[in-house]
Amino acid sequence: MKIKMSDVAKAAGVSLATVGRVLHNNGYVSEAKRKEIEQIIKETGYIPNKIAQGLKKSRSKIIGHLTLFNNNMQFKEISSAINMAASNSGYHVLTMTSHYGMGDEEQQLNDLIGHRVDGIIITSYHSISMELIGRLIEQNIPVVMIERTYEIPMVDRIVVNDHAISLNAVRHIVHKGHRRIAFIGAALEHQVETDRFTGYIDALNEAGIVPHEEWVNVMSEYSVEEGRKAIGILLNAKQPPTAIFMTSDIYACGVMQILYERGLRVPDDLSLIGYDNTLSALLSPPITSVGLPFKEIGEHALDLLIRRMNDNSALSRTIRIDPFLMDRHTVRNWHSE
Amino acid sequence: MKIKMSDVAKAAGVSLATVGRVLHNNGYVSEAKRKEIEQIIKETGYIPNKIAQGLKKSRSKIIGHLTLFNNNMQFKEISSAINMAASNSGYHVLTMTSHYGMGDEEQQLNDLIGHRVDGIIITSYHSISMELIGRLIEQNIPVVMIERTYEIPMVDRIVVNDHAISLNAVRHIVHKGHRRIAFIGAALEHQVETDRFTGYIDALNEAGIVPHEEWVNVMSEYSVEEGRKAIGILLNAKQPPTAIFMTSDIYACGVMQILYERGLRVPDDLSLIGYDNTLSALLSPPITSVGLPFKEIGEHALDLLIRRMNDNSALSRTIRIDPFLMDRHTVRNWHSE
DNA sequence: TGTTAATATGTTAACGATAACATATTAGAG
DNA sequence: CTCTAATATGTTATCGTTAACATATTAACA
Repeated sequence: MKIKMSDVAKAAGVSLATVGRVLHNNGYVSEAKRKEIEQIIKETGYIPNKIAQGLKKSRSKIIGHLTLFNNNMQFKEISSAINMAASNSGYHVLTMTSHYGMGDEEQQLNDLIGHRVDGIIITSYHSISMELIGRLIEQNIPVVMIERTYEIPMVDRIVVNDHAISLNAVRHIVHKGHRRIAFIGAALEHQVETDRFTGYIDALNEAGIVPHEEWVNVMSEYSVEEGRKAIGILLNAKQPPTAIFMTSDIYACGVMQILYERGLRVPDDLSLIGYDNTLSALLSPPITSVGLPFKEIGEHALDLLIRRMNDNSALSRTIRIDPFLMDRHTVRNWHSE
Repeated sequence: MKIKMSDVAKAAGVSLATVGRVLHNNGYVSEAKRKEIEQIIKETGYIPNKIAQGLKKSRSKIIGHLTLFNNNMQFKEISSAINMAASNSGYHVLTMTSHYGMGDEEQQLNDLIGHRVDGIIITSYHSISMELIGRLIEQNIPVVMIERTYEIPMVDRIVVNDHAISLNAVRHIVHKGHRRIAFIGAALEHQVETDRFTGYIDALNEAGIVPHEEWVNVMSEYSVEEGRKAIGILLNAKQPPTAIFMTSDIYACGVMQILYERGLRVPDDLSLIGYDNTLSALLSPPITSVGLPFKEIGEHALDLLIRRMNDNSALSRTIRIDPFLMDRHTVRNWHSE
């Protein structure tokens, strides 16, 4: 039912090799036969079987992407950027979404190995053991990690400068005169979160502000609900903050709901900065948020992967990505009383 | 570098067939050898090569999903539901995202055929020609279409009852006493949109309301910007509406921004119902929206696909999905003056 | 103690494409 | 008009796994 090379060869009265030469545009083929074979390929709609090619050439033209399931849109954006970049390079992506703390990553990596993916991109994984990564390296599978700060031999990485932009974002708040600045983040034991948090802390220190414990809210997950919970706590604090820096736009959604319910306005009553710049543009008002160049991240990830496929050197490359502050003026000037 | 069956066989001092019997748990194998082989498989971390299996068995264990790139979160949710369902059935998904009107679907389907996917799920496609679908059928590739209302032989489908729920949603508005009810939708020539629109029209007719042309806004795409544009037009109408029914939550985001800017409240000054129930819960206030059972849709799609793999009958099955109204009380009672 | 049935294991031809290695045929140089 | 090189085409082993088809050994029953 499905046309194969031998069908084309038979129809053209030539051997497999000649069809192959036409297909790959190499070797000698007479103009007449080339034309005829091309014609037959078109008529029959022959499409090369990538599975057979994969077996012969040990290249599946599929890459794996291991990512995290949660409400932080950042992960979905990165995923779609990778898909985009891959298809521009003739690859396709098998995306595996694992759930934090469920330990399903091992099975998913095994599935990817089973499918003999040509490489694996791992977004934001803390909980993948070195042993697991080691297994990939042993099998000569190129690995690129996104948002992994420490170096692993033979593993390339894309490091997002979360610390620097967080520092700048909070500095931005400080420069507007705020002194009571809160933080809302997630309790992932992950570099993404720790860098954002230390950026916040460093900006406060720099300004001679002693970080107040009741301003720091580390929530159990990314969700609107947790955002609501956090702002509830903050508004009831002895010293309520005048500005909040959040590590995900999803928190901002919850925060703004409570503000809305209480009739408080942004930034008049409270200044806000979100993170990932995905939902922030949808809110009323749209809020200032840290933007990540997703497209660039996806392209670099793919580029690193392909480079490593061709040259599996011991040194590991690092691409540093600088986020930007998408200013939507939701940090007001604050004149300290 | 990568362990294969023959390595396991050699290590165990047996033939390929015996290893195969252990792997597939069939045929006779002595208890001692079985134990030994299992041990070796574990030690060496042997993972069967799905590419070779695929070639031999003509089953790749990969399914394709063709979907649409836009801001309507509905498509992303369906996509992730399909991924979920697939992985529960031992399949993996190659997702192809095409851009409306770009005509890239043909290439993407060809890519999926090239990878010899075991089936294809097509979400929300108007612009795929019957000829293209026919090519898939000819090649014996099971196809399931989501949100395709007309029947195609050998193609199963999942039909979301957009018309009925839209009718109900607008009835809900009518029952609250509203007479001036606006519509915001997208100009996709697609069933999803036409059903939602006719549901709106039918509810108005039913209530003896003559649909006012200036209440109907058909926008060029799903976006916040188009939502803002639409509400701008509606607020300036001679007869501004008292309620709006929108075919996507993304429009609600834009609408609410303008309301916020003008100091108008929901539902006090304007009643709203969104669609897809993705962003509606994030807004301030969270708004009533038509909810789709994404998980169910994904599971049914996969179920249909797998059934057709096993029994390629001529009749095409149809699963009807009923959306629900997620009431968040953003339609107020309206007492006509 | 044969004879059959059950148990245990091995051999090999596919699956579809590729590419290394033939083998022709023709053309141009000397 | 040879002879080599360029041109044109064909044959076949291989990738890793499967499963149909051997073949061997043991057990059980008459």
